[in-house]
Amino acid sequence: MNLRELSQVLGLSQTTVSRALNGYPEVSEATRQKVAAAARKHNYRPNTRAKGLATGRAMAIGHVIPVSSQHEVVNPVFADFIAGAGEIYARHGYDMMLSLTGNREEARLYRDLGAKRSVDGIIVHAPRVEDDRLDLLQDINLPFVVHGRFGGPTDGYNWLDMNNRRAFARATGFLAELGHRRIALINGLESMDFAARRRDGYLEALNNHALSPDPALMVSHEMTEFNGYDATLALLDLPCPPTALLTSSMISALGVRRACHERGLVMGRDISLISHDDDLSYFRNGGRVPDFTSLRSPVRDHGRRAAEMLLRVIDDPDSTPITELLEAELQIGLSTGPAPAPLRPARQG
Amino acid sequence: MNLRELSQVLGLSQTTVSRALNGYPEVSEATRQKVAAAARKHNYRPNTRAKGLATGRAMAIGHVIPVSSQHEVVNPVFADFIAGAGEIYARHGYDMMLSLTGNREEARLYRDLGAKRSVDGIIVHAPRVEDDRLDLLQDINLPFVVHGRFGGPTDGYNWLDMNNRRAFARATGFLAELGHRRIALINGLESMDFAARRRDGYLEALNNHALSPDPALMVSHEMTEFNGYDATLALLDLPCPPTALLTSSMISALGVRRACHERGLVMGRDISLISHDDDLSYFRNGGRVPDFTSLRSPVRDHGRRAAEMLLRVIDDPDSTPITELLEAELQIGLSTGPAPAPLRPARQG
DNA sequence: CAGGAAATTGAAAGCGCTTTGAAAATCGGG
DNA sequence: CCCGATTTTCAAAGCGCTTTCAATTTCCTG
Repeated sequence: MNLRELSQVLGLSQTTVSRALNGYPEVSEATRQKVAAAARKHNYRPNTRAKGLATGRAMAIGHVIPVSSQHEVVNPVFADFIAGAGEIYARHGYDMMLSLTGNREEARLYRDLGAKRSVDGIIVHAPRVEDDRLDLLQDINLPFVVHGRFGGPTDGYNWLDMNNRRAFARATGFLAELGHRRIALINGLESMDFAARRRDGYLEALNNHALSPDPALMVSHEMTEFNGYDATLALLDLPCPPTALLTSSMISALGVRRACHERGLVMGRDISLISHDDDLSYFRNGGRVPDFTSLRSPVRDHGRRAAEMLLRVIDDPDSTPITELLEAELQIGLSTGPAPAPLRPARQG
Repeated sequence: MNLRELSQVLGLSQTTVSRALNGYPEVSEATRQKVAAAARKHNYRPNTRAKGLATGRAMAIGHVIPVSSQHEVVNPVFADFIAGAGEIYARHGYDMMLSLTGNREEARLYRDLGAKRSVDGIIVHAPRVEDDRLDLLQDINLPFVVHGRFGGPTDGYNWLDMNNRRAFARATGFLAELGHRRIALINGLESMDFAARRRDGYLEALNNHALSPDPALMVSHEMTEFNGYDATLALLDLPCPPTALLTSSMISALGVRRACHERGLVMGRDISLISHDDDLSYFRNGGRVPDFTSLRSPVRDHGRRAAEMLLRVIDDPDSTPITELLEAELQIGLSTGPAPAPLRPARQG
């Protein structure tokens, strides 16, 4: 059933039917009712493509998800981010289009999106420290919002990010104040911007507490359970092992915990751990009292906010760039405690 | 740059340019070259909506992902499934459209997809035992492929599933043959078809080994690490605890392992575990020798196959239903061993 | 070199919708 | 009851592409 057929059924012109359905004021209430009833009865929905062609709007948002070519890995945070964004799109009648791409064809994909006009805007995921996408994006003529930030200047485009630097400085400082002097960082891939900022925050806090960074305590990997486990074992095998760990994801934190248990260490007593926590639906952090002390920053909420931001930008393309910096919440759980005795934290100061 | 402009630049008709770009034979090689060069130079891509309107094809596939309204949970297997499907779509020039929906608006969403014609076919996720979607899907006129099967008759529609029943029968049998008599099942939500079939396979194998099922050993939950942990602790607290466990997901298996460690049980010696393993990129099962004995069935591969199947159906809509039943591979790892002595397995038979 | 066949190009209609500009119907006031 | 103002409706153009059918050009053969 298309518009022509529907209007024939009603004995009205396409114009009137279209207007009635789209809420234009110049159609009488009586006919509007009739039209609405007929549309419902015949299960009429305007053809997306035709509508898009006529209005110049696709009513769709593109998400470009880089698939790390190294390990062909799909980050589970996308699932939650997209769930959040999807809520907003649904509410505003937008569809969500997903493109997965390796680094190779990335440029072509963005140009395609720009030229094919199948979406009204895009959300850019997983910005890297060195990333040539910014120029590209500014070149193709499509509104976009970045989840995170690119390395380099952070103005001139729309982004939504959490304050990775401050969060990790905060957590590191918290551990230092508990008397820990050897604090390890189990980070994500530091070619990713978020991981680089976390490292910077970590280093900044070490510096503020007069602790000198030790490269042996800083590792950077894809954030899997397995990597968290491996990294922790290696760290514990060090001649002078850390007494506290900082990890970039709940998933690696699971591996950290496993390694610690395996070595007979009790978390919060023998060793302390703070994890970043994206609040993924499949990895809730304990119940009332969280298992892990964590930096909480629900990625699903990021999805919602980024989507709202993009829709705003689409409605007003010439607005000055919007940015939103979210603070993570330091949530004290069971996995942190004062540095164990051998370090004699009481002696200091 | 659109087709009209491009053809004006070239001094050719739109017809010829369109034909040249789409590889029709009735255009001379010379002009084809010229057209291709100009298109490249001006970065021309046909407008998706216009092309779709003219051809009647959206060149897009819809994925409808139910969001479990109970806990607002997005299953991480979707990420990998979609990565697999996305590969195939990209290769064939299709886009991927995602819709997330709670059970409430499900029916309306499918009807929308059918009527709006914004996709050429859909992949249906997470079929339930009781599921009214089959009628709905047959009603709206769109090709579809189900990942999994609905409860009830399994013919008359296209699906791709793993042999859940046989896999779990196999694993249960394997444990029974190791002498285990108290085998617990930590299943996913048994309102889901896959989980119901797994339970059936488990029961079938128990029966074949003359073991009577014990409701206290069968639990059914959302498959999170936390639930796996909780369930295992509860099972171990039973007056007569299980000596072997079967779990429906690597993620819950992580929780199972944690609970076991916490109770000082060594996996493969004091207690055995077989996990289903979707081979998710963030939860690889150990290295050369897998940590867990597991039923391996890579969901990313399912995604690829389901996508290929759907494209085939779209090309030939009147074909008889295609179905594909994949067998999981039982992969022996370190988490299984003979039942511990107290049960005296040697006595039997 | 004529003439028909084959190869190549083009004009125009159509896909299903929105929207402009014009026409028809209705209304209110003298 | 008539006329201008206001509502309400409609015909037709246009969005950017494909495709049918017709026109033109090129080629080959006798």
